[in-house]
Amino acid sequence: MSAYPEGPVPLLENLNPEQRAAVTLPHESALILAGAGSGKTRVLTTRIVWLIQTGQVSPHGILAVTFTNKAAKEMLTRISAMLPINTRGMWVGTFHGLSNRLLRTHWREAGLPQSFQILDSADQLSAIKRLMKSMNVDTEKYEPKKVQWFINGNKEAGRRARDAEAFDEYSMRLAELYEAYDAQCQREGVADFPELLLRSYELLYRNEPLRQHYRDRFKHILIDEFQDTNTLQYRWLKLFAGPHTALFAVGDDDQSIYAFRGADTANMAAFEREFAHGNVIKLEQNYRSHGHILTAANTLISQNAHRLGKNLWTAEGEGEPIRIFEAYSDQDEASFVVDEVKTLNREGVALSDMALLYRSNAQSRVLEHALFSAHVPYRVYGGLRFFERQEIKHALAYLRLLTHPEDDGAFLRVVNFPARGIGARTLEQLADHAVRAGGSLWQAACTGSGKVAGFARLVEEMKQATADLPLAEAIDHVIEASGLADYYRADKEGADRLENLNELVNAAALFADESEDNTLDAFLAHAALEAGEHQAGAGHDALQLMTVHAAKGLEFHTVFITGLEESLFPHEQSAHEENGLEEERRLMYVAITRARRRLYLSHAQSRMLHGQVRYGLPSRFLNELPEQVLLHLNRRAEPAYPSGVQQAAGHYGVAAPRSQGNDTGYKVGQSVAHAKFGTGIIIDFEGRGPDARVQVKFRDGGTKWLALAYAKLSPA
DNA sequence: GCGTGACATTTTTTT
DNA sequence: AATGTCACGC
Repeated sequence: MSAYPEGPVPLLENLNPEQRAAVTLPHESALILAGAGSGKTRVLTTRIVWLIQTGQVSPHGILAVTFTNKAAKEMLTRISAMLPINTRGMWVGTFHGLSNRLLRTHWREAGLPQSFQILDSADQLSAIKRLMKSMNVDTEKYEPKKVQWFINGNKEAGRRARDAEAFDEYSMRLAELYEAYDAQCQREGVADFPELLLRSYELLYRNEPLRQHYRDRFKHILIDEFQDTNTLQYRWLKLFAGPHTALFAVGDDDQSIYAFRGADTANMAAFEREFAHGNVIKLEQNYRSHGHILTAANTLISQNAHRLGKNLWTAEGEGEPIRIFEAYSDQDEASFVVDEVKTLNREGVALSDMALLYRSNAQSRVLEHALFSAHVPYRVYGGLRFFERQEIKHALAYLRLLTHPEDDGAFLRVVNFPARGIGARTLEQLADHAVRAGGSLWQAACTGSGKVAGFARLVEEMKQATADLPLAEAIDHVIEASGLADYYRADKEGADRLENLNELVNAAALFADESEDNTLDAFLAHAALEAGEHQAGAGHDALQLMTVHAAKGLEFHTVFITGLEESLFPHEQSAHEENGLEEERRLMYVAITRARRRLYLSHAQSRMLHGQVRYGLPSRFLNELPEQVLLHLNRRAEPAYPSGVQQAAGHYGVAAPRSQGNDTGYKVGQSVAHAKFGTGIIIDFEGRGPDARVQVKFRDGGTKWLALAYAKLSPA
């Protein structure tokens, strides 16, 4: 490493004291509690650059871990912008990407075939279904999804089948399935996502020389979004960390929103205890949002009991108040958003600098419809990713067969697609043959005759024909020769799919160009690990639509958080989960802190959900915000129904039309207050005159029938 | 073997 | 409302 400048390094000039302290920490482990908008990524990348620039470590000695490919890419881009040297020796990537890298290098020691394939979640689920079928397991009693959940949950906790907690008949059966599933994967030479981590963990755990090698190599390990680590990931990190490794963990416990898939904030406390030893730096200055927005976020999150504690502040002014809008219905809410977006856009806020957030994907439909009719360009994030599309998966399955014909999953996916007259019956027989011969379906097909053998010949031919072709051309050939292209050409709705297949060829060309390893295997791993940015739309100025989860890490001038109703946000499911409500509150915190300048919170009195009208109370989170930073855009007195039509509701507020009217002055959907039970919403009505009773769903969750003649209700 | 219609199901998501 | 899964009949 060349000489480095003495004295003040320009690199550090624009950092605040805490950021600078974090960046220039000596060679020891530390925990950085970085609040939303406090410059977390900047600190992380600047530290890497600083370490290298000051000659403390070579790129070779750095391991930086993120959760998403996007974050990894961003980090690399920023580093190379600051540092004119090549970053090749550095290990920067996702947990899964790095595990994959390790396993590809040491496949033999890890007990994997050199060309092992990666199963994504959907592949994994179908592998489980296939296994359960072959074992004659009742899928009513053991839902494949649950089995998958059990397997992954255990893997993510670092437990193999024999270590899985099994105490009753049911869980013991699950553990058996887990064991059989792992055996099947091993037989077929495939690894699911958690397997990548567990396998590389076990590899280093058992292989002392290898462990020593990596421990000596990595002087600095830096981890982004540490609050999202699960048990296995934390253990994985510990294995890489030798006595001379400094761990630099950056995270925000208040933004932990992935507990539902195993993330454990307890890792932060454990890390502080085991590594940081009190070496904790809090980044609390927020550079993103104006004061009122931060006040709202702080007040909200302070109502969580389980926190490490942190309070964001800003040097900016208070800014605008937070706008609250109560809509009659989801459609009303949507048209409100459309109007505001249009106005703001006219005033100069770029559409792409505005985000429309919701708790669950199903909510986007109404919003999209309204935006579409109003000709407001928008872009929806999430949904199906490129490499998850069926045509792409089909093409990839053919490609897998070329390098790894033992992959029964790939075989089954395309053996009869496009249709070749190979049905369930034939395949059952083939599976029988395979089991008896102790081989794969492919082997059985090769020794067989008829249509199945024809398929085997087809694959063989493709293999021959593509052997000497560059990656992209090989893929192009397979798409044609397999009959996929013809199939979609014949399908009148296949145009998009054809285009995607074309895109796949382009992606392969790009991959071959950029990557050092341009083999088909490498490309397949890439496809599984990086599901790919949902296509295009970039460059166009469009309103951003996404779930709150998807918004994490992003920021916008204006943010709309919609559907703030009880049971939607917080989601009703969260009530059944331990600490579920706190996670929902963190989710709300994340949503609020996305906004730089302007924040809208809206809720609707009625909403179409699962094809039925539901009535919801305003979210409790709205009540948890300090009134002085709020601006109520409206307080509507009359709820929205077609007049004269009564709506009855079930347990939760599902409406069914009823013909009778009433003369009491109360209506279904109306908010009312009760002296003892508090406020609630009328969800059903029966009887007339002195017998009239209403069913009220109260804020605390209870539902009661009340006789209007006795109960002292008042409109609220 | 394949296409059709009845039926259930419905959070959040990355890898 | 919309989507996927499954059983049934041709």
